[in-house]
Amino acid sequence: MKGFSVMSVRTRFAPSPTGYLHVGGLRTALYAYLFAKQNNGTFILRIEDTDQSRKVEGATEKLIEALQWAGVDYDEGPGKDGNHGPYIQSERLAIYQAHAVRLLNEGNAYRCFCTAERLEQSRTAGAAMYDRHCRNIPFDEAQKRSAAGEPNVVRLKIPDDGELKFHDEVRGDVSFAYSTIDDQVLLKTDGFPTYHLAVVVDDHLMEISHVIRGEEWLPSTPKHILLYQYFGWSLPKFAHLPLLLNPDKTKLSKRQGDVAVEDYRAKGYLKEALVNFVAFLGWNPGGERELFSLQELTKEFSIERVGKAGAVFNIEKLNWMNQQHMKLKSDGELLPLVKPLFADKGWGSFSDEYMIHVIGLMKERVVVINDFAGACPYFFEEPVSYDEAGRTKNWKPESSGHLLKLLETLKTQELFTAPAVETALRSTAEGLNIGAGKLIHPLRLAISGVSNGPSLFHMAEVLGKEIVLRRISVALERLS
RNA sequence: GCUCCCAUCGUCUAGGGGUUAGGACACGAGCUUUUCAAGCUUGUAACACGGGUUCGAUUCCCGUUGGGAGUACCA
Repeated sequence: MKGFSVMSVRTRFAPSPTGYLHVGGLRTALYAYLFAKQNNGTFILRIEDTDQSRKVEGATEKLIEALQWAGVDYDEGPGKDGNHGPYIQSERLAIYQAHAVRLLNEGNAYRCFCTAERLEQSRTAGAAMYDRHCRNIPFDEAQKRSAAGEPNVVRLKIPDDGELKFHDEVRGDVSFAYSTIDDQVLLKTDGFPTYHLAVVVDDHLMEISHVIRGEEWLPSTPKHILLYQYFGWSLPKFAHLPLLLNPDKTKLSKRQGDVAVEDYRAKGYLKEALVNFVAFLGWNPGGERELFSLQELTKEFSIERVGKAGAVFNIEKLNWMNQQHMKLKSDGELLPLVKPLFADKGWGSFSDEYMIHVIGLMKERVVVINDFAGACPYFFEEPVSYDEAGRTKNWKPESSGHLLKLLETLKTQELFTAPAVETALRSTAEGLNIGAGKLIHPLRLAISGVSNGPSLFHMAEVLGKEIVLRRISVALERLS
């Protein structure tokens, strides 16, 4: 056996490859990552693909990609060997089988020959647990039947009475009576292990020091601990995280909204925001600050401050947080994220500099990255129509005359910066003896086609003199 | 059903034997403003209930209720 270096922290994220990364999974992975990183430890990714019937093509790759997108990088795992591999359970079958045999030989497990039908029957008859029908088959007989090819599973022998107590890092002391624990299947007929065998064997072999996982695993933890005891292995620390919840308080699931981190990414959420948000579901550093980078979270995180109650995944707050993180980024940093969106709209030929200006004017007005594309087409295309409501409200009979006058003034304007346009407009308004608003609103409508948006004068500067003048003329024709 | 877990504003949460129970999102009002946002100020809003323990419980204990998870040859 390998020397167990008790001091070094090794955590893992052990998802089953279902095809996408669940946001709850992201949170679990994140906590395990943060905890490892802040302790100079190692964060491991292990793929739990022991259910052949649920195989999904390309799922592992998608999982890894989503994790890496979020910045939760693993130190050991598929493609990153750390001398504890392989990190994909379907490649470790022989290991589990050997351990199952050891359990069998030492009398801590037994072969069960019950058919699925029989099990089904006893269940419909009301049995909550396996009736231990095969538990007393003599070892030799069982071996013989198995060797003869009779299909069987290996089941864990749960002690007849007593209870199992353990300490959970977030929940404190928890105990279960053995009488309420099932003789869990450890090795299936197909030779694959169940989660319960695989997780214990791997966590031990991979020298995991802290098992950080969702609360749904709390009820099966006693089985795992029993396994550690049967094998004579020392226990890792357990930390069961509160669940992420739907608005109706049930376990967060598809069907009640987006659940895959890929979905949020595709919708234009920043990874910084998603990570920050998800980190605060079930944990917080205690102060009043809420905006943290991954690095800052690494510094602040602590298992002691993880809460016990489930947390509703609240999109409204995520939206706000996304906006905040967007404001934290420079316009140039946002460019690579926004540019493809603009390109999709057919605006790819505009310069980076131009796009950066647009981003600067728009970023406080959008919630997610994807909003950029729809929020301000007028920076890239001529307005084809004019917002009806804005038109009735702001385009009065006298507006044409006013705008015409403004057009004349702007034509003579050499410097077309925001302040220059503003002074030109205000002095025109003064000359006309009207309030600036009488010019501002029609001008906005004329050059953008809509009645809301960024600072009019900055918008004019970014669009440039030529386009502004042309749009005024066109609008004059169309709106008069 | 059984087992386990949980319980502060609608939501995320801070706090903790004596507090005006704090912050954030959302919502309302106001300010700012050329609009929309953003920002600022401000308002509404919570300790599930019942027993203890205590001089004093929202806080500690017990119970009730409520919610959740687990209960597969799935993870």
